Amino acid sequence: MTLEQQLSHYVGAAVKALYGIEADEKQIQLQKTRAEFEGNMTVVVFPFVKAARKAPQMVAQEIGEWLMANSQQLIAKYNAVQGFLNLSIADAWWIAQLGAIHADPAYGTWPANNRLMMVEYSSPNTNKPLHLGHVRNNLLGYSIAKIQEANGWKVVKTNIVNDRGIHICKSMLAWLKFGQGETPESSGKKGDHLIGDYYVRFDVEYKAQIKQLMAQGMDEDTAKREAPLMKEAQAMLLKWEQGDPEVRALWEKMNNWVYAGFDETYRRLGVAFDKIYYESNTYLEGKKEVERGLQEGIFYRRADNSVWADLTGDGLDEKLLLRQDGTSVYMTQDIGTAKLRFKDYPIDKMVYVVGNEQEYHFKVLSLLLDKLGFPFGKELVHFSYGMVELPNGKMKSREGTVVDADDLMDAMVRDAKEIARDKVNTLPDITEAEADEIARKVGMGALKYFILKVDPRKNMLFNPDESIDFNGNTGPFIQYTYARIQSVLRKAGDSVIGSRFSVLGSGLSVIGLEEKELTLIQRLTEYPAAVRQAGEDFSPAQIAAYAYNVACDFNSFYHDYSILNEEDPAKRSLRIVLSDCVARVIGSAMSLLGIEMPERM
RNA sequence: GGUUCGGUAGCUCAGUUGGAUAGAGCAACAGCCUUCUAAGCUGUGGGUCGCGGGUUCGACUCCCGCCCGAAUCACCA
Repeated sequence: MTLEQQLSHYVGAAVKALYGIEADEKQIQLQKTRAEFEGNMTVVVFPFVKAARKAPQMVAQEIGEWLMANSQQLIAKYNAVQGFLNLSIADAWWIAQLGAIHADPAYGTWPANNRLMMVEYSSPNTNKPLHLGHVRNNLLGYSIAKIQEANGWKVVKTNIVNDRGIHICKSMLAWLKFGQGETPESSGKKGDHLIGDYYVRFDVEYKAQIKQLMAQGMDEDTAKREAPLMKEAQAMLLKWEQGDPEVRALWEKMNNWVYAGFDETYRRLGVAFDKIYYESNTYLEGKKEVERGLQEGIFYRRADNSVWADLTGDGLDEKLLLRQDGTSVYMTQDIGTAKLRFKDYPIDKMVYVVGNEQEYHFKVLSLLLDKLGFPFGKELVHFSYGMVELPNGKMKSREGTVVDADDLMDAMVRDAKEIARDKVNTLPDITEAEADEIARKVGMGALKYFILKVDPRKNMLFNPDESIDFNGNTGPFIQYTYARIQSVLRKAGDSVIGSRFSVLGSGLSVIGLEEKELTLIQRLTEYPAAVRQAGEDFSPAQIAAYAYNVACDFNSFYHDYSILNEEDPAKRSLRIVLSDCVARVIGSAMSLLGIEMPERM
């Protein structure tokens, strides 16, 4: 039973005994005591003052007295300030909690709920490399998967690769025309960057053609349509759909270059997938579903042969599902992908990690799946996150105002190495390889924490001119706290094992806790609830905030008290155990964010 | 114009279902390493919580109106 549940029970009994109130859960308001007051937990007594017909201060006093007499020593002290009853929980209770935490190797994770959640994230186009926007998506998706696993879900991480369409043809065409057979090997470029360069090249050449046509007196819209490059790209797309062997072979070759590049970026980001879907495989399935819907009268065909869904009854518009020429659109593909997924897995909950610019799309998708008879349709979750903005606005691939994912990671690790130079070199027996590994973990930790600490729903700002911090509320600050603890534990050696029994097995009540020890233990007891709340809210930011608070509490404790040099062996042991638990909770929380911990730094 | 989401310190961000004097970090300034890692700790200054009403013991939080910003309302994805 949690502390809140126990206290809630006692407070309920108190107001019943004192005032004859049958208090429900809403009325019994418990909160953590604010730092400026003495105590650990606070009861807000305002809800009872009316029925008690006494001043808030008096009510708080009376409940406090009653709890002292009837709480089986759980509550050691109390003080009443206006309508707030501050309770001090007995040291023995906290020490018992610490013992339980220390004994639980899976502390903070919840038991399996035997339900399966599929989390889709990343979802790249294969015509350009990943940028900072994708980085936010990948980090959020991966972290959410980890958080839901910690909440007892079986999670399947999935990726839908948009590997077909006109945008891919543009890169292919530009490469054919201007590439002169360039390959990742011949140029030394990563495959995704190589393809991205040709996507940009297409746009440059295309714009030049438009300009030329307009100079000849053509209006802009016509020029855009009639430019030879665009016509060629469309012809190529048609050939692709018809299965033309040459186009298909080129397509496969170039996509494989991109995949090799993506794999490297994913590996460096530390994200992974259990199952990858490709739109080239799912769009036909989507067309089949639309045809079925058409036959069953769920959708309708217009005179021009295009197929539509009428969602006006649901407060939305009419939505195109198949073009006049029978080709599919984004929505069609998503229907097909959903169908295949539910064929492949017994999914209880489907989560799409996709930017908030697509909220309308997922509203529509949810309705369409529901109309097509998929039971999961109505309950799909669009985990909608905000954009990453630069000081001068949104990132735009074609305008070159993007922060490239690979470049950014390089810069972060380089900065970490630079900052650590004087520091890490002083570590005993440090090797160049270990120093590099520390720089990698710290640089990536700074980047990941920087992104994940922000509420996912909000747009966030990234200023390329200001390097991401390594001090303060950052990933490295938390990693540093962890590394410090590991250093202490290494020096403590085997005494950790022995001490566990000497402190926690006997004489629980003889040790009085110092204030900052208690604060830390209380913080640790909040971890499971933090994991649960973060799961319910789909919020890695809450985990980040929790980990930061633990680290702050520990650093303050570490500064004020000695651990290994403490003379009282019981206290020394308790502090070692406490430090060990802090490190484990920090490590666990940060792993939910996909952030690795260095053993030294 | 309709819908959705935002607006909190100079900057970047927190702020559980309404609770005590609204918090961190960065930046600025002032201290703390003969003691377990100073990527740390302590302190100072910095606020009309966009504006105006309302609900009540109590509002950054809930309701209404307005202002500002973003996204979206495609035979793009």
